[in-house]
Amino acid sequence: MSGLETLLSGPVVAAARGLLGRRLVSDLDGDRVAVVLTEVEAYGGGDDPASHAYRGRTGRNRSMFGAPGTLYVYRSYGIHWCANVVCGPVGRPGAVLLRAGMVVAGEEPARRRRGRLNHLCDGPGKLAQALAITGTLDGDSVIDGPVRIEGEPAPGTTRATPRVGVTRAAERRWRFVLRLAAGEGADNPRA
DNA sequence: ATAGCGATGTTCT
DNA sequence: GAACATCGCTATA
Repeated sequence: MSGLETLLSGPVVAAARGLLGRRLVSDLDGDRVAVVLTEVEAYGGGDDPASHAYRGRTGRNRSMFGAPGTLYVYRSYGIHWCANVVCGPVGRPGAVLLRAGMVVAGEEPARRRRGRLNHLCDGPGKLAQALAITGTLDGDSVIDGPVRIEGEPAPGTTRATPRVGVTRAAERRWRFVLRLAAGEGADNPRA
């Protein structure tokens, strides 16, 4: 088992921190777009009132109950797609929402998909759109699927804050933002 | 820079 | 019928 798989099999909060700074690579529709993850949020299972899995399995959240490394893609506010990586021991639901990143490859196709030149990945819906992640990828693996996590984390400092747009369990500081040690990060004002 | 608002699928009350 | 792990447009400063 690889280091990444070990990380994703661990507790979801630790997995979230460990995913920061890693490359998320999308090979879809003949284009490659890659980002370094700069903002993530952890969501648990029956112990986390803010989680989609809090009340058990539904049609939407079923992939949250799958193996670590599974993509959980859901529609947000009926409009946008949001991408998560399932984390935690098998059989225990949990996932890390990929909220923002810095584009490090494929800026051209990312801009085309977003229909603008900046703000390509500074939000979960924007990140999914830039990487062409939609509901058809729900249930795929980030270990060997068309959307993958690759390499080791880029160095930086992490800070923890409350999760965004969450009212229940609002005291949990399960959002993690990375300030890269080097590089611009011009497209990620939140970092 | 910040505030208000409309769009709308899935889940919950 | 209402809430929600959001975004981009418009208006105002």
